[in-house]
Amino acid sequence: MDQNLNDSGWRGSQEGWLEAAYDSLLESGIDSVKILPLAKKLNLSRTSFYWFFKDREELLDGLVSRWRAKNTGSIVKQSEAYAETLAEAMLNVFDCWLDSRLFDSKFEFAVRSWALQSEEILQEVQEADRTRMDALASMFKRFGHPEIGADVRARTTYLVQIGYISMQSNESISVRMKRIPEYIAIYTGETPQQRELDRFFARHSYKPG
Amino acid sequence: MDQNLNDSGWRGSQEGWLEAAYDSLLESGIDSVKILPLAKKLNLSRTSFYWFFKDREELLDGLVSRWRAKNTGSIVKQSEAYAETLAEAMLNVFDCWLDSRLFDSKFEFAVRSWALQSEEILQEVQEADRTRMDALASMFKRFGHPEIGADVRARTTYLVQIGYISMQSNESISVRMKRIPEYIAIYTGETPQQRELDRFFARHSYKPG
DNA sequence: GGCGGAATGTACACATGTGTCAACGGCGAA
DNA sequence: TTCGCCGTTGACACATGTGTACATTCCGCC
Repeated sequence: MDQNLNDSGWRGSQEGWLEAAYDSLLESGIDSVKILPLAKKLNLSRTSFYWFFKDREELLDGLVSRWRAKNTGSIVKQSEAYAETLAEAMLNVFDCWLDSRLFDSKFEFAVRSWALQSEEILQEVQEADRTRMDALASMFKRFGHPEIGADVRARTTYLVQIGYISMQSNESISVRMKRIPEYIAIYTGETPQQRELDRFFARHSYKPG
Repeated sequence: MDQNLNDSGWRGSQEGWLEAAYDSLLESGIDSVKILPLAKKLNLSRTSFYWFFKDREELLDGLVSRWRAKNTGSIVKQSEAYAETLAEAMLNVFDCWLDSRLFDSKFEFAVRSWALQSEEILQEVQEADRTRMDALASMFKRFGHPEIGADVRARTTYLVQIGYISMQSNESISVRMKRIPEYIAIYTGETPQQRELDRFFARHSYKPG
C-alpha cells in the first residue's frame, strides 16, 4: 500500500505508525491496535516499529496525548467565546458538535471505551469530563443562572452530546440541524433569535429548507 | 475458588460460564472475555467449556441475548406507566436510572463499547436506541407535546442518561437525587410537585436532608 | 567511493489464545 | 456391578501476538 517515501527518504516514521494506530483505534477499539496488523497496513516489517517506539505501551501513550490535546481544549474555548445572549453562547458550543476540526467524536468514543479496561485512561476521561462541564457551568452562571441550575444545565448539554456520540449514528447535517432550535430552548430555557440561528447555520454552510 | 458442585452434582454449567463472561465483560470489555481466563476463574479446565458451548461465538451470543432481554424492556415499560402529570411520568422513567434491577448501566456501557468493533452489535444497539427513544417520545406526545418537541425532549432525556453511563462515574445516591428536580424541570418544562418528588424519593429509600 | 548512522528485515524465543481428540471419572439405572 | 452417559481433563496442532539480537540496506556526507 504505502510504498511512498516520506520527507527524510524513508518509508516509516513515528507519525506514520501513530496515524495507523489512530485509524485502527477509531475503527475497532484499542485492542485492535496491535503492531503486527499495523505493520501489514503500512507495508513495513513488524520489528521496524521498535525503531520509533520503545514498545506498544509508548504507542498507546501517544494516542492519549493526541486525544487530550484536541478534544478538551475546544469545548472550553467555545464556552468562553463572546456572545450577547445565552442562546448565542450555546450555539457557540454547538460548533464543536458539528465541526470535526474542533471536536473528534469518534476519537472521543474510542477513548471512552478504552477506559473500560484501563484505570489510567478512566482517570484521564473523568478529569476531562470535569474540566469540560465546569467550563459549561461557568457559561450558564455568566448569563445569570443560579449555581445548581447552571450545574444541571451544563450536565444536560454535555451529556446529551456524549450520549449522542455513544449512539455512533451517522445522520445527515440537515436532520441534525432541524433539532437545534429545540435543543437550545430546552437547554437554556429561552428561544433563540432567528438571526442567531441564521448566523449559526451560515457558519456550518447549512441552508435551511 | 469455585469448587462447589451445582444441582446436578457437577461443577460447571452453561450458566456458570455465562455469568463469568458477564463479569469479565463489565469489568474489562469484550476482548477480555476469553475462555482461558474464564476457566481459571472457575477453576475448571479450559476445554470443558466446549461441552456447554460450541465455541466462543456462542458464548458472546448468550451475552447479547441477556442484554437485550434486560435493558430495553424496562424503559419501554416505565415510559408507559400510569401518571397524572408529565413530571410524574418522567419520574417513572427515572426509576430505571436508579434501580439496577430495571436497567443495568455497566452492562449497557460494555455492550456499547463492544459495538465499536462489531457491526452486528452496532445494529443491535442502534435498534435498541430507536425503540427506547420512540417510547419516550410517545410519552411526551401523550402529555400534549407536539411532534418535533416530543422528539427532541425524548432524545435529551435518553441521551443524558447514555452520556452519564459513559462517564462511568460512581456518585452517591444523594448527590444524584439533588439534581432530580432540575432535570425534571429542564426535560419537561414544568416544575414537579413536592408530593411527586416525595413519592419518588420514597420509592428509592432516599430521605432528603 | 566509502563511512556511519538511520531504518529495515530475518530469525529466534516466548506467551497467550482457540479448537479437536481421545481418554478418563463419577453416578444412576438396568 | 457394570454399563453408559454426562461432564472433565491433558495432549496436540495451530494461530497470532510481543520483544530481542543480529544482519542488512539505504542515504547523506566527507
